[in-house]
Amino acid sequence: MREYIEQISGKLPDEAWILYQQNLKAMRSEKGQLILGLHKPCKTIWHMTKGAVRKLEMDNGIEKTTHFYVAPKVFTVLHSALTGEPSDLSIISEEDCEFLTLDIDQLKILYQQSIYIERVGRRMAEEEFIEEFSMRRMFLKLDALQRYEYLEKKHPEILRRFQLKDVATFLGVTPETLSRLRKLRLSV
Amino acid sequence: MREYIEQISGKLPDEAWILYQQNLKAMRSEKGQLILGLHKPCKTIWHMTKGAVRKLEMDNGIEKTTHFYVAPKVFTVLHSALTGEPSDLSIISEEDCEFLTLDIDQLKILYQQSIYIERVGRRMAEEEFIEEFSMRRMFLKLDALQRYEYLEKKHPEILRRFQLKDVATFLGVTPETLSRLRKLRLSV
DNA sequence: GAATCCACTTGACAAATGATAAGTTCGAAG
DNA sequence: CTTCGAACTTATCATTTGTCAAGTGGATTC
Repeated sequence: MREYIEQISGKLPDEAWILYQQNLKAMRSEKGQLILGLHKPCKTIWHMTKGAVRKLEMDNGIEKTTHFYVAPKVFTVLHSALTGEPSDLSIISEEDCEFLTLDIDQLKILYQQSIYIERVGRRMAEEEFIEEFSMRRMFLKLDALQRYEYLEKKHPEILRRFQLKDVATFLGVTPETLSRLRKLRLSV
Repeated sequence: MREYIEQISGKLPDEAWILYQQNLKAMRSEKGQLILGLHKPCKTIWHMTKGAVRKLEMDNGIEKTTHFYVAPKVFTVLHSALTGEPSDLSIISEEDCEFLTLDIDQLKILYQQSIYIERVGRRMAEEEFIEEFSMRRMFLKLDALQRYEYLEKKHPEILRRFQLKDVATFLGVTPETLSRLRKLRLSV
């Protein structure tokens, strides 16, 4: 996990890493298990060392997938974690997973104790922002088929590890439409 | 500008603000002027104190608006600023504007000198991430009419200060479609 | 191994959006 | 004042995508 974080933030002094690591707790989840339930405030940063999870929202009774995460990956529900408000997103294990968890309030203390940890937070937020923007650009520039092909090319592991119905809502189309697009692509 | 930044980052010690402020340079632009040209590396953080700008990308010869910014606002092209690569986005003045500019390389030095400035960077990145995600969710949940109504409700100033053709591409539809949606909405 | 469930696919039709072309309005330039 | 150009609108038709309904296949359970 240190290696993964340093890849984003740059090299950390041992002291900073030790301080950070002291506050991590091990946790597991089984496939199908809810990591964060709807309407619960998100108080945790998950450092996923094994497995895969999916973030989703409900829209008139229909699940819409907003994110796929595959280990190693650090994630949270930021707008809930920062404000303490109930999360409008849920997180579910799509495989058996292993995590190191970090409490949000603890992280805020760590930010005050180490400029290096503050930097980790900045660099992660920057990278997440860039990724979010890149996904929004998909919707501005590409039609449904092109979005699927883009996903297939850039994140082929998502197609291997998650269900197509969830890939469909992630791409902003119905599962029926995705099915038709895939057929169309094969015949060309 | 200090007040605007502190609203995001929390209160700054005077020393941190003075350090930051010393590196800002005043700049103006006229309506229609290009602030950042396509394919130029983005080396600047703009602190817009007056005016309004638009960020856009080209897609097969068609302009697609990705962001509207209205003063007071701090913005850059982050993926270019971080890597030094040419920007695939341009920025244009939609009104006469006034800025305080900050050089990216200088900012990186400031990050090392003050945990408070590092914190400003983190908090801004976090807020931008949340805003980006909120915009992507529009595309996952709402059809074109609902996206327009959402924009009208949440950011009415955008409809007042920018052109409808640019609002259209920002919403992911053609100007003709936006025109039809607006008519439809009036008749209801 | 039979029954069941759920993901995935397919088909037919409806609705939303795009593409093209033409008309209108308004402000800027001469 | 007149002309011009660009933004915006409107109309028509083509294409894409959604909706609803039914069918297929594979995995799980009893």
